[in-house]
Amino acid sequence: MRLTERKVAAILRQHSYKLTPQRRVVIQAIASNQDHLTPTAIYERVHQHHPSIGFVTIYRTLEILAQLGLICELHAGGSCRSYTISAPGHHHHLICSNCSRVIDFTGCELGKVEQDLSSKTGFRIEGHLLEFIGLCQACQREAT
Amino acid sequence: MRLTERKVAAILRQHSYKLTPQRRVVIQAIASNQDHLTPTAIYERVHQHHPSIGFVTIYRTLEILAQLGLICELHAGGSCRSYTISAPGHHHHLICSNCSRVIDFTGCELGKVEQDLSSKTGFRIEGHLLEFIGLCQACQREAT
DNA sequence: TTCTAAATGAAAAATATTTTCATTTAATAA
DNA sequence: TTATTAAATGAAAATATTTTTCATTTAGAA
Repeated sequence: MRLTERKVAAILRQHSYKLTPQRRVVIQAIASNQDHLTPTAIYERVHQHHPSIGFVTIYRTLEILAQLGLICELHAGGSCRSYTISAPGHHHHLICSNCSRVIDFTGCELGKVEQDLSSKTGFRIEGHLLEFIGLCQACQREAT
Repeated sequence: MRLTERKVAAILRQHSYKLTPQRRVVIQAIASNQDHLTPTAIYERVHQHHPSIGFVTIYRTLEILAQLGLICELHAGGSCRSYTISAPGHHHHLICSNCSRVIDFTGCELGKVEQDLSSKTGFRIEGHLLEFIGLCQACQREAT
């Protein structure tokens, strides 16, 4: 279950960040769709209805949201810096390579792989990055 | 088993790319160590001994090597565009978050997860991105 | 050794990101 | 409500990254 705008706003406030109209708008842009968006794409969306908002504010807001885990940074979808709204708990993403739609999923089943890796290499493993990429149903049809 | 400089050079030639001294040097920079390197880091290394080599050549060479699957692009290690020498077959990477050392591994065991995902979402899955990040033994000791 | 398509380097252009700083404002406290 | 203040904003400049362009050079085939 993805985080709602309301929830993101509440968490921002809990961490004593101010809830400015600009931040609301950025959060809304990200939370109100299923896609992943680059900073530039977010800027463009937001700018249409709020022309006074600056690029710097986008970047600053993204940094805060990412740091609090309220948005996730994706890598497999072409751009290396592309964001989607987060969800509670450990989860990963399935991304449509055509339309950028993002589906969350849980249950990555990597515990055993991680243990094996750790014992074989001596690494203390801190985390992992997992994304699946593919074509969603709509885009499969479209591709004929 | 990682690709050797010799092997990378041979594959380049097989695809009728010219084996220029500049390309050799870039390949060597990447193949001769265990780390992942950004284009800038590669440029700096290469530039020390070959000051005439240009940034553009680095980028162009990286693009070719990546396209042929001779180098892998990593994401979890901080930079979003960082390369390490490839290995034959399906494999993934374990990265030290402190020293950038990269360990390859096989057996990601994601077939079942992929099938589940595919049947639940209707996606035609094209691939996945998997990286583990952690601290290697040397860096664990160093961190006391 | 010659030839030619491919590759190179330098410079400029385009794009992306961060820093700086004067001004504005959200949210607390009075 | 209003005053206060630390935090946030926007604009501009600085920096970093990546791509394009083009005249010159060169690897490798003939």
